[in-house]
Amino acid sequence: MHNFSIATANYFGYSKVDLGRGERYFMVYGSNKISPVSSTVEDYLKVVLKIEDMRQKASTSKVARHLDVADATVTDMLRKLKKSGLLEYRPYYGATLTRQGRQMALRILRRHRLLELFLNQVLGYGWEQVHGEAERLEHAVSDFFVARVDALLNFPVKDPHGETIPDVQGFRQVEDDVRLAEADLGQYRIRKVSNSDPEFLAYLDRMGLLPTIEFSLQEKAPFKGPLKLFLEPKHPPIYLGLEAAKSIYVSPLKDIPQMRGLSTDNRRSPNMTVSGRRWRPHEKT
Amino acid sequence: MHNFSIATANYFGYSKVDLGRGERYFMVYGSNKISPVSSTVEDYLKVVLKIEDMRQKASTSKVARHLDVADATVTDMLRKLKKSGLLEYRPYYGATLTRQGRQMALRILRRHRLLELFLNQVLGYGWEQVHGEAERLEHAVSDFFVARVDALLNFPVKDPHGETIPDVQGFRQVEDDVRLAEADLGQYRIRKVSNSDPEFLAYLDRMGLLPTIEFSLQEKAPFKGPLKLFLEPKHPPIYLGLEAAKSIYVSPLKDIPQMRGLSTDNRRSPNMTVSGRRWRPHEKT
DNA sequence: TTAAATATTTAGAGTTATCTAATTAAATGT
DNA sequence: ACATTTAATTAGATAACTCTAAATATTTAA
Repeated sequence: MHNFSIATANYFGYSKVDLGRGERYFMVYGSNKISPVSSTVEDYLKVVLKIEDMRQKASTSKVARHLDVADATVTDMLRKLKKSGLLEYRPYYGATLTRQGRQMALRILRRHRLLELFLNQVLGYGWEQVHGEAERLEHAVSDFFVARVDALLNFPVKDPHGETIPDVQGFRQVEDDVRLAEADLGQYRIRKVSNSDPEFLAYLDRMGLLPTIEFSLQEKAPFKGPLKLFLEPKHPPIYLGLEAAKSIYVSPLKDIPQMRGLSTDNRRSPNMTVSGRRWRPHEKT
Repeated sequence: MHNFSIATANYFGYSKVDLGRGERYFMVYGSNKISPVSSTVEDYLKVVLKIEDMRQKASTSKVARHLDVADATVTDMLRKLKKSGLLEYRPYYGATLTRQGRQMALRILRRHRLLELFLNQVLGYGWEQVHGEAERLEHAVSDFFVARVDALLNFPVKDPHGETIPDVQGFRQVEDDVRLAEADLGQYRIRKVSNSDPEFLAYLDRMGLLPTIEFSLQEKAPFKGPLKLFLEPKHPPIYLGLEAAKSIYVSPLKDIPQMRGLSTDNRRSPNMTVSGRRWRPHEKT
């Protein structure tokens, strides 16, 4: 039915960095430094990566919409980034990340996700709260900080939304995209939720729909109707709108060999599952 | 000999905020927001506070030196900050913080010191490493983050250098300034080290001269010569240059009643003393 | 108390990132 | 295949923060 593969890919094609400017970057910036580019540039690169990950064309207007800036602003910036060698750009035809651009984008993505997990696990943030804070911290934190957080969290592979954390080299686990909205009836585990709207995430949290949770999809109402899910065998079902189900990615439970725990473990600490609570201090939020 | 007093002061004179712009600030910005002013402005306010704390006049050039910018830049900025009501400023006569300006400066100071302690205690930073990182994070972190860190650290009162952490209202413990350089012979405890140069701090660390450490000052060589200190009764002495001794603030051991542990405890967790190690992950730095 | 030294401000510019409005290119539908 | 719609770019500005060099005010010392 669905074809599952676990692969490793790095998006810039090299694990050694040997590319003009890129090299300078890795030479000059020690682990206690931050970034050779402005946080604005980092945001642009991140957005282009995100769009490319969705297998879409990074057009001026799409980038503008993601960043909530005017199209004209993006045109300028794309031209500038092209000049810096961070992306290819042909007027009217959109942009593509170069190896260096992708490398930088992945560095930010790694920071972002590691920080999200850190906020969730160490500071007790709810999974709907982590995005906004990480969005600012990812630009401010040093490589040293990131390395420390990585170690403190025991070198995790997934963030609180179930998204893969790229490694220091920019490699990341590639998993098949199976949206709940398009899944056949059957048993599934929630693998990730790709939506950073706090309201939406809080809603899913109330429903108990979090990464690693298993459920059974019993019915799909016709005409874009809701899905009927069972989380617990004898409990009442949950009805979920199709729109919501588009943000939820799942993996089937039965059909698939266990893959040595890759989907449930967050690397070395199985009890520190996504959204698990590690937060101590006894005070209300 | 030296007159010791522990007092509580708040620098803006009010604990309730009711001042034009200031109010807007507290109304508009929730705990998950950051600052109503740019990080540049925050830096200027912080420097003026620092200079005022040293009981000096915040002149254009002094501010410029602290921030490593041109004098002309400071002139502009001071005029701007005056217009925003954050400080008083008379051309050629320097600046003074207003209540609102001081409030904002204290907010940053609190963040800075809380973050330093956090980096030291939770992420295992050395006390010479914390300053630089905190310098960036203090502008990026939300009030919510700060509150969480505060709770995680059990509402501490001192940072890793022994500096007092202002509370949320901007109040802070005021302690007498007794520099080791000017102290008479006798028994002392190191209370704080006011110097953010990593090299210098690393040097003190190697010598074992950290806040809360007790020692005996046995000799002061004439003509600005070194001080002779004993950390442990029967161990070899340590010789410390006068310059270094100017950055070290101490409190005498015998003459003073114990003050209910204020100098050794860091609020509620006596075992979490300054520079104590809480860092777990077993990997080299 | 006036000249020299020092500190501060003014003038004129540059950089980065953003905007709106106007123009031009590309895509689309009949 | 052309006219219309949609997308992207150019033009012209603005705001925040910074600089150097020149002018001016203040302080200090003879």
